[in-house]
Amino acid sequence: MPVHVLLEGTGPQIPAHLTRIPISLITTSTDVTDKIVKGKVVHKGPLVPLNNDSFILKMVIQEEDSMLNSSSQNSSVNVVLFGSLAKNFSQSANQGVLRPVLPNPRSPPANERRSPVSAELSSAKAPKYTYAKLDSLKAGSVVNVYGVVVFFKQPFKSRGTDFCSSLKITDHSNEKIGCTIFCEKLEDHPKIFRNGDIVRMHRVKAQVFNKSITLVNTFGFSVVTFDGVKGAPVEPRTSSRSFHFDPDDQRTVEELRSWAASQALFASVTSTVPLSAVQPKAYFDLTCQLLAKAPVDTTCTLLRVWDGTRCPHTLLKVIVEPHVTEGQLSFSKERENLIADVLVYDNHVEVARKLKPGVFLRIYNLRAIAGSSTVPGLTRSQLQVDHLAFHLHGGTSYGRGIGILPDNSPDVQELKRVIEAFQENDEEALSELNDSDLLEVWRTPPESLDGETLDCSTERSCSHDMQKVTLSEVKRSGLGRVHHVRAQLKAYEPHRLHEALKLYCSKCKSMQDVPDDELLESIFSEASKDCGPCSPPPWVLSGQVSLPRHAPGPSNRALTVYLLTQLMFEGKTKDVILLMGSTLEEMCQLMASYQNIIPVRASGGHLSLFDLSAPFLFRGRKRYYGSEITLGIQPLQFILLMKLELQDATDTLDVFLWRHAESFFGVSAEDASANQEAQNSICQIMDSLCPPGGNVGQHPWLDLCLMAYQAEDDDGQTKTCYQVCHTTVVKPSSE
DNA sequence: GATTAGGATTCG
Repeated sequence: MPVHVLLEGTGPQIPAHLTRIPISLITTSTDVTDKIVKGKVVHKGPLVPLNNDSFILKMVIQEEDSMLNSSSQNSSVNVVLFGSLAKNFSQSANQGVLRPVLPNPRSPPANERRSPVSAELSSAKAPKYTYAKLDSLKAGSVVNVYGVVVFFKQPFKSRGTDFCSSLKITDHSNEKIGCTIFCEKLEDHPKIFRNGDIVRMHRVKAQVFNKSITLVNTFGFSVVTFDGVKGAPVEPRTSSRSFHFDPDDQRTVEELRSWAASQALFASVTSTVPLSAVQPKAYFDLTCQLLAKAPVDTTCTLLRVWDGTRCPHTLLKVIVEPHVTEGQLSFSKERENLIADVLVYDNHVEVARKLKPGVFLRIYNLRAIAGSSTVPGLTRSQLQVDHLAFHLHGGTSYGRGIGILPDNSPDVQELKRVIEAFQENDEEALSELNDSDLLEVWRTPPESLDGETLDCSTERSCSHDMQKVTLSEVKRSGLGRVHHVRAQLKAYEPHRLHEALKLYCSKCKSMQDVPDDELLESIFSEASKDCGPCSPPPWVLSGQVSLPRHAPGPSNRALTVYLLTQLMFEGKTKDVILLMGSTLEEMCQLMASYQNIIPVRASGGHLSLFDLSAPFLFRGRKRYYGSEITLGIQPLQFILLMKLELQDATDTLDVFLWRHAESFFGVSAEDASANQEAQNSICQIMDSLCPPGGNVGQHPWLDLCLMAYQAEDDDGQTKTCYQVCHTTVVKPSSE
């Protein structure tokens, strides 16, 4: 291949099929087939002879256009030349010479692989776009424009056939021009995420409306959007497969950024606020992740979202039917405290319908409203006065709407960091558990499960950037805490869900089994012997209740109860009772009439709690266990714990699922302890991931994130254990 | 080569 030195305006023609791309857009994944770059040789290395009579030479070329400004962009690229090309280059080129770099002749033909972004032909003959200043628009003309966004609405459905985007832009002329974009496809609309973003529009028509010029898209319309932050990478946001971008564009974007930064363009618009800084009554934009959603009625949908920060105000919680919820049904208490229930109305319901849990959103012009709102659906307590509710009212005023943020946006990257930090901290609470407990024998033989068939798989939700490895590589790698694997589930233990449920004490880091009803019955029976006369403390009043008529049992006997004096005065006689001398069954019957029941017995003439091997509190179907600490009871937490045997082509590996079990199944352990629907959900998932009696080779493949850690077994031997983390079961969509 | 909308909160 000959080397030609180009002098400006002369020299050999660049072949027409070659396209120039800016150096800043080159990444290791860029398809450089038929692409050229143009730049000055800023470094020319020596011609280095290789031992096979060949040569090698390194140089650095820099795009001249970008040398004019102080951009932080990569405008230079290292180039290694081989063989005669290196030799010819060494002889004919000098440092400081502008030259084209021709593509690698061994690259595959252009039609074999297409990069998602390829630039339009940008040789000397290509049409050069000209951009109209916003103060020079003439009615009826079709122009190309650049502008800084000072107002925008997310695309909304028009009454016609298209979605409509409404925006206002400005430029150095300070003229503010409204733009209306009609496109049938959402992806063709400008990808604007915040005021200050920079748009470049081709083929928009200037028209007069209300004595002002507005711009409307016309045939051949295209738009590219850039982040407006000074110094940020100039990355075009567009769904166009082909678009023009040259160093002039780069410069225009950077000039507009600098100019906008010096202007007070958007002093009055709503700004992005984290949940931790939300003020009641305020309108704000919320950048968040969608965790779950559920329709409330035809005009309202609940979006359960979080941004990893804690709102200082108590958040209103909306109850919806579990079977209409999409996404995780319940969360750990710590996570629940960070979740905002957002009610979206009217036109936003349709947009919300298309959102998938896990997606990152910006909700524009959200309203925080304090007070005992009468929200649709039931609230979790009758007393949610001053709890903060979030409403996205109907309409599109003030840009009200929901926008999906792409995973690579800087805002999402930041959000992921905050969320991961929370999850790591959440793990800390459980991390000091005595690991020998985990290694205890799993006694239960497998049993077959009935249930609907689902086709589940799993996906990672972590943001670790790493290659997948095989199970044998995981076993061999002594170092490194996190591994990504793809494997099948060969077996798991225990098969009985109630054996996977454990009680965990965050104070003493111990784990224990959940007592079964047989054990509880014997505890109640034993305690009922201690129900003789006792002198109750002054804060309770004693009384008697009869069991419901239809109740089976020896007779309709009356049971001794104690009511809290304070609650009596407040008329809340059904909120909580202390119950003495009942059987477990009788107590369960009384649950129909009382929200909370605390079983008590008479011990030495005094009212006392049961032994803490029984629940200290019954609430509906939920039972609360505790352990004794110096000044009272430390509540125990339900956790889920399973051992999974993974298999791939190279090996098998035992891993635990517990710290991330709740997000894995999309069910909280507490719900799994009491809620049949939650229990069914877990059983169906396990049945799908590891069908009983099936051939392991036909089990679904699972993408998993594994964390390795050291644990001591009973003999004090250190061994490496693995846990599934940051992994979620994917169920087939019900749509 | 038609039509849509044409910024401008607040029912829930």
